[in-house]
Amino acid sequence: MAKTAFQLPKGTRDILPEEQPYWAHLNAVIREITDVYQYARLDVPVFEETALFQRGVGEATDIVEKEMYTFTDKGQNSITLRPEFTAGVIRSYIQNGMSSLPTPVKVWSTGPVFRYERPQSGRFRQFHQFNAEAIGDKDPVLDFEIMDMAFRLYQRLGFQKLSFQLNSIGCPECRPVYLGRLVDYYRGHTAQLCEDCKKRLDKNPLRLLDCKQDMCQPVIAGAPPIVQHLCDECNRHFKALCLYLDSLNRPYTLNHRLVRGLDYYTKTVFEVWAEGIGSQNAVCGGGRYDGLIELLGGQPTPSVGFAAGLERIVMMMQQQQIPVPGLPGPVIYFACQHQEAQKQALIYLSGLRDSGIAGLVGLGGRSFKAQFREANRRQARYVVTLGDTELGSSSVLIKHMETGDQETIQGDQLIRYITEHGR
RNA sequence: GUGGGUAUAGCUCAGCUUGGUUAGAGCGCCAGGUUGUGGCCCUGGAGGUCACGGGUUCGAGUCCCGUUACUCACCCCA
Repeated sequence: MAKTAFQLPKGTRDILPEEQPYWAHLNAVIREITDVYQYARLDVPVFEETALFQRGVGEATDIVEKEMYTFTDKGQNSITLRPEFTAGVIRSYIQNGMSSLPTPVKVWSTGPVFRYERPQSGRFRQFHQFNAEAIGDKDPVLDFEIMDMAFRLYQRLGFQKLSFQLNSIGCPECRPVYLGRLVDYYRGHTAQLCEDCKKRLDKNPLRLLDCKQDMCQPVIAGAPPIVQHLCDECNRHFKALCLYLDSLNRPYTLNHRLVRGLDYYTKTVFEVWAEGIGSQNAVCGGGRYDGLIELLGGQPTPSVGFAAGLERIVMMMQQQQIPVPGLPGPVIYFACQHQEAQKQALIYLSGLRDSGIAGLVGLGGRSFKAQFREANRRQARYVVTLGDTELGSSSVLIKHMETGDQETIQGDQLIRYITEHGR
């Protein structure tokens, strides 16, 4: 029989104990932020019927065209692992009649999402997102709030070198008019375009603007900015959002090339870019999607939201050396001479654990020296030595590892001793 | 899907150019350095089909070919 060591699937990763403090801190900050902004947690399934994502994310997107984990289950249903949160959240909003809740409905989610891509630095096939949506109103105050929540998240984590990129891509009223002008402009420059852009011209002209090929840059530079072609409503909306951002001194960069990859966006789109975590620098993306809920079978309902990539945030935390609370070591470690001592240690430990005090017992066959070494490496605050001497007098010899002081006390005074001398 | 890079101990890597007896280091792990005690230091031990499969050669971790995996990047995104 061949010895095959199992390897984790491509694009997945283990989050090892040593990395967990970053995640614990990040999740604590997320909870704090969502609480402050009054967003309620909503958990949706990791998989949904395939058609939800096909329609909700958009047939023409890379996600739907080539990145979905889709399979047929035993009931012959086409199932897809969620490639993002929004479609599932909106499905839940409609299915659970949340339109009858006070408007707007503000919910957040977190968990793994899945995209079949070639992994690289900062990109995985299974990764985690923090997602928030404000559903039910078109007020630009909500656009601001969503961006502000992202801003505060990163600020609270202590990040430097972030930039907020902002654009408006209009609505079904004004975007077609703009796209007409954009296409007209591009028709005059087809000779200077890359192959992809020649296709985009017919298929998805908005994407012409975020092409990164060198040869296309001069053409993009001369293209008409969409923000100058917004309808009155979109223009007022965008101006109001900028006003709020300016008033609160939230830094942002207007980027008329930012168009985003998902089909459902209207008006506001934004991303947050980081430095120093590889070439995949988007740590957060979001915007408004006023047409999505109707598209998925609900009443016409405006909505705005964002998603942040947690792996990329953790990478930034490590790269920028953001301090995070570590895992606490045991308060007490019992170094035992023999099995009889171990038995007594288990009795003491049970009482300590009842009081919420963390402790460990040294395992058999090891010398006191070895047990002290382990206690030290595990950063135990106290070590109790249990041998014949202590067992004979119902006492314990307790040592404070930091100072090196040790004294003998009665066993039934352990909890009191620890309480008085600190954990 | 398309490119580049890398594969030797649990981890980080030497060794390859100039093939040659039992394949190394640091860290980590385990155990010791007499009488029941950590951190520093010293000693010892466990742990490797040198990614896999072919080829050249008297002889391959080392040279050649192929495969696979990992990784970075492109497209696109978190």
